[in-house]
Amino acid sequence: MLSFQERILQKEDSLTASEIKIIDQLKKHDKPFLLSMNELSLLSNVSEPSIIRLYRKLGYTSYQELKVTLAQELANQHSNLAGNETAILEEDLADTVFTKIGDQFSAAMSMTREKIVVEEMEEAVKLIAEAGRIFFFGQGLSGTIAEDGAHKFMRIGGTVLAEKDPHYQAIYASQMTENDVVIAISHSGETVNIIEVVHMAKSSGATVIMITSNENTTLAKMADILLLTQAQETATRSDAMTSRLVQLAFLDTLYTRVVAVGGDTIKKAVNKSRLAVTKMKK
Amino acid sequence: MLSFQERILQKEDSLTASEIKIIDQLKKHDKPFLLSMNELSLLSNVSEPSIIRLYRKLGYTSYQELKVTLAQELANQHSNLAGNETAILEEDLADTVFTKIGDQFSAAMSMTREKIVVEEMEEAVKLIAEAGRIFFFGQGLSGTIAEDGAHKFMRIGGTVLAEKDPHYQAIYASQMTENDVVIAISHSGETVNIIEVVHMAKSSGATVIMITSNENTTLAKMADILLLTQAQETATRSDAMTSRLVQLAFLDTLYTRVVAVGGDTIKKAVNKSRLAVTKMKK
DNA sequence: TAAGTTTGTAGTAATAATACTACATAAAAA
DNA sequence: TTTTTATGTAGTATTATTACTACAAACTTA
Repeated sequence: MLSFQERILQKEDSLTASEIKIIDQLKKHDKPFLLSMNELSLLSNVSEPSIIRLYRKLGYTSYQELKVTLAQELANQHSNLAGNETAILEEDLADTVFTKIGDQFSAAMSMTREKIVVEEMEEAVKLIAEAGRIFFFGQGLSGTIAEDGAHKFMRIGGTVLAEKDPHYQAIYASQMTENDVVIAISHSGETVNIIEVVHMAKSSGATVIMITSNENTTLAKMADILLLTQAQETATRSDAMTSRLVQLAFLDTLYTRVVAVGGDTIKKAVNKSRLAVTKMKK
Repeated sequence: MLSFQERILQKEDSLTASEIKIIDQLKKHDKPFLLSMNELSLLSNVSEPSIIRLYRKLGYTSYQELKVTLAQELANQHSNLAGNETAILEEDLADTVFTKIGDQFSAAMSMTREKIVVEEMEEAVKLIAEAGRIFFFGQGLSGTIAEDGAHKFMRIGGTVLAEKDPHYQAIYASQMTENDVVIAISHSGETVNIIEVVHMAKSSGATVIMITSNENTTLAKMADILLLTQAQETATRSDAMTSRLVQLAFLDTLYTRVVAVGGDTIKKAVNKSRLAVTKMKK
């Protein structure tokens, strides 16, 4: 079943002025499914027959059908709010900024979610669960994400390491084996040092899981498994911030899955770590 | 205007069997506003007059009014999804886990947002913008958040430092002045080392901005400014992961605001940093 | 059992919503 | 200018929806 938006795109070229008016109203209205044809015609300054002509053109057999479809889609769309409306302005106070950051993140999550290939992610999970050693590589802000990842995965008990220094990264990479997994993080996908290190790691036989925000980049292409974050650029706030949150969500997802599919060994290790941390806090 | 739920609670005691059936159907249905009286009566195995009797009892003057109210409320409810429905299950595959993590984060953001006192956050912004030095203190996972914060704030040009080691933290704390700001991060609010260090920092005259998830804790009470994250505990996934994302959003918010209110000096510094990073990537 | 309450049936009125048509007019393209 | 296209008006048929009523049946409770 085609969505309202898709149907419009399909007929985009043949849409007439009043049809566009109707569509605008439907999009603008926050509860379009409650509108009767009459109300809609008044709102859009258009005659009722024009509405009928439109929904027929779009392939609906009745006005009801259009409304039901719309209600359906609104329920889903609600989560991925439009990016433009959530642009952060200089005059926004902290609470507004905070809300908008949340909205932008939600939008980015939806966009990213759409591109996820489950099989690939589950393959990554399997690789990590069975890996000899796990290395997290990143630089700058991506370096802190790498550390965050390492922190989490340390709990499953294997050898887990985060390294931000390119020289050390290189040393590790040169000594890897087929059992090792590298989780490399680079927002741009073109971080020179990481490219080099990933290259070395692959030469050593290690598998590379790449987390990045840009698809057509050197690093994205080198990846054995690619986890791609999507985000909408906004004027005031670099999308890097949003992407970083999505990247963390990726790591959380991987971790959650590794624990879920992991055998008793992993589950016991996680419990032990939990106890250890609790003890420290006391 | 009373909500549907409130109206029901009000009349709870006088509701009859068939009225309860109707309410159940309305609640169960995901698009109740699309139901006609006839459809609803069939679904709930109840006569149409019973429906009329019900909406009158609840104080609506027409069936339409009930539907509009319901549509309104559903639209709102949708954003703050119930925590239970988004619980991550062991059998959920990666894409589902990812989506649920996003939902949990959104819910946590809404809950946190509700408790934000703008004035306090803006006060924090002012303190940071005018601070002599800024110290980010955290341990474990909170340590990586501290580093993340430092990374961002380094760009505004002042002296910014993240420290995860308690001993170094202590040394810094002992040498602080009234111009210094500590941003301390502790999920639990009871991290022993951080308590000590915050204590020392306060003795030295520094201002302490505390980011934590638990309100009635030692650290929350010691804070000059408290930024409290809210999250719903779920069975499978520790709320720590969600809180951490919210904490990052807090830091993003502070940073965005500091740049916004900051004078030319800060803006120039941010631009310089941006150039520096771009250069490195090439 | 008797009184009261709840609910359904059935019939109906009033209205609103949808769908359709034919024609007229306005605007745009040839 | 002519033709085509887009749109609106007006009138109307059809159906769906809402709203109401009175009465009967079923069920509860005293």
